Amino acid sequence: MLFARTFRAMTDRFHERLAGRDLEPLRPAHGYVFRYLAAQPSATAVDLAAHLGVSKQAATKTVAELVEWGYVHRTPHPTDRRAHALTLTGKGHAYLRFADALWSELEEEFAAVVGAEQLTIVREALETYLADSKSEGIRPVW
Amino acid sequence: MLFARTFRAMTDRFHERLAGRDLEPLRPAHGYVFRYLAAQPSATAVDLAAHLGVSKQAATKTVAELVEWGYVHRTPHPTDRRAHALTLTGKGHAYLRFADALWSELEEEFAAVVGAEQLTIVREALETYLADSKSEGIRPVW
DNA sequence: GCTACTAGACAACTTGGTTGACTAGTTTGG
DNA sequence: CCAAACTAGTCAACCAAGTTGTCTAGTAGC
Repeated sequence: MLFARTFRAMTDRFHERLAGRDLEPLRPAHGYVFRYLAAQPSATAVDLAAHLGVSKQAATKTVAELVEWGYVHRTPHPTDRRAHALTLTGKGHAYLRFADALWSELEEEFAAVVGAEQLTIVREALETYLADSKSEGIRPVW
Repeated sequence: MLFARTFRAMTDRFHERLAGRDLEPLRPAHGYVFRYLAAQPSATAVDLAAHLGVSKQAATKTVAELVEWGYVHRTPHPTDRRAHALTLTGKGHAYLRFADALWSELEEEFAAVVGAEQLTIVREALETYLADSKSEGIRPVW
């Protein structure tokens, strides 16, 4: 499948460049966690699980890793004493900025190879298709 | 990532429809095995492993499953007595035809949503990009 | 305020891979 | 022509990333 291979090719490039600079073995799944936590102020592990389309246990495990590495901080939840509010640390935000820069670099390379107008059409087409699809979860479950 | 989500959305649809009709729990990875075996007459497990970008043990395991289900047949290799030549059975070919029909159905739906000319542009753009990328393996390794 | 629900922790298990060691057959260079 | 190096496939131990199931403590709806 063309989309699978393209996804693979892009993430391969991404991690190739990431490997040079960063320390912890951040995996693609982590990227979605960062983005979600940046967007949702006091998200909990259960919220995250729903967003990622995995069990709450799996989400908790991933969060624990990111906390250990210093990307994420767990604070008492403002209104629910069972829960923890998850937020990005400074390191977490820094990583996100770096990743964004890297993705736009890759996108520029894509544009350089296939043409800028084509990239625009590709993006619009995929967004249209996805809007029509309402697929669960984010990760390409294999 | 747009490509990951599109891939996910399409394979979700694919398996939704597959689930209705078929018996064995064929996973997306199997599709690539079928396609490879159909194209490469007396492929071995090691050939397949290289094609898929996994270890030979993993490839062997997958093949064993498909043999058990009657999709693949192992015959003595014509020139190398250590190896087995892998070929699709009638059932294997039948599945492949069915899967092809299903994919073109999905492609038509894609075209119906985003437009036929857009689909053509998307396909060409991704092929151009991939030709420029020489990424290892096929599966979106997560 | 009792009842039903929910966030998160802990544990056992499953899946789809991995690496390592080995056997039997193949290829190559002197 | 044969010994050394290599390769296909098997077996076994292990690992990573998920799963389900059960439990406790806290929350929310009448």
